[in-house]
Amino acid sequence: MKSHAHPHSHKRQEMSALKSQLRGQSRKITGPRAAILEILRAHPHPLTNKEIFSALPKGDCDLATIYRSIHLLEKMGMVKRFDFGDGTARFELVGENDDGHHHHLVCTNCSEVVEIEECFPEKIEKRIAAKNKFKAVTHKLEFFGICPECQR
Amino acid sequence: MKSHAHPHSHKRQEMSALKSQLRGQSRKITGPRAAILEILRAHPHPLTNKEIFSALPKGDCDLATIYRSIHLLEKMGMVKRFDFGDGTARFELVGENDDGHHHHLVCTNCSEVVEIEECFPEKIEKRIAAKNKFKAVTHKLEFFGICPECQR
DNA sequence: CCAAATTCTGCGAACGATTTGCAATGAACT
DNA sequence: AGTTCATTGCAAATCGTTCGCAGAATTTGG
Repeated sequence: MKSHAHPHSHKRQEMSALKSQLRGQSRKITGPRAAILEILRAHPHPLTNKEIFSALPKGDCDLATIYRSIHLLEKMGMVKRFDFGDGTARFELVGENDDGHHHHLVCTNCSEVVEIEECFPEKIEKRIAAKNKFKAVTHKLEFFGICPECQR
Repeated sequence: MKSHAHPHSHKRQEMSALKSQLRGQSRKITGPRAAILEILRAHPHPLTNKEIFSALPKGDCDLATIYRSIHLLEKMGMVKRFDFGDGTARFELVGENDDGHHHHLVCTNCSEVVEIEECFPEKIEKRIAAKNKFKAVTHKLEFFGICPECQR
């Protein structure tokens, strides 16, 4: 994953990555943008915009700004969008040397989320792409079930 | 609304399935419900509620009724919901001896949809469930790419 | 360090999808 | 046919998300 040389290096890396990427697009480094990254870093789980909003110091930033910032960060590849099928988008911070592609196992009862390492076999995906003559094929995959807690 | 008779038609099967399932729940067989099944049968593709609505003879049925009927049919297992990540639910008729579980390959450019036979390996899914002590694990899986037409 | 040039933000309105309250309508059973 | 209870139509309400715009903030050039 990331370097663990310094305790606070994650934040530092994200910040500099943010800065350099923003600079390259004549975008500005603002409080809200940094704050959102901060929240995402502190919560290694997919968060909704509203959750980010309420995690932020109260009057710090408008909900609309979060939507806009998240879009920007997503476009810059620093944040990845996930869809658990409940009509609300969730976002996770993408690691420095990571494309953010992974999946989750979600409890349909209490919404607990576990990150999953397994992925759809690349071999089969390639076969699907070839068979249908599609290019640039990716996938979205999420698992749902009942978590240990909710089984009792 | 109803029309020609086909000796071994799916339509008939769906209708009787609808009737028996509805009866068991003191639900009623109504025009809208039959009509929606009709539309779904005629279009072997995931349809949005709005698409079903416009496929229906103009004043035949309210959009809200479609939402309600689709919910019912989904709960009865006769219709399956799919999510292509564009914020609009799509629905497909489930075959008589079929649980409706399958996946799609969607063109991110023109929205063409191809049905996919491949599924996430059951073995791995079971392993994921066991490892995390989850029960009743399923998955949602959709593929996205650029279709042959849109590659030119 | 200042001022101009642009990008951002807050706020409220607008939107699209979906849901809901309620009175009127329509199936099903006797 | 009449009663009962589910269902429908219609409009209004919700929810997540986007947009327009004027003012605020950041970056750049001097």
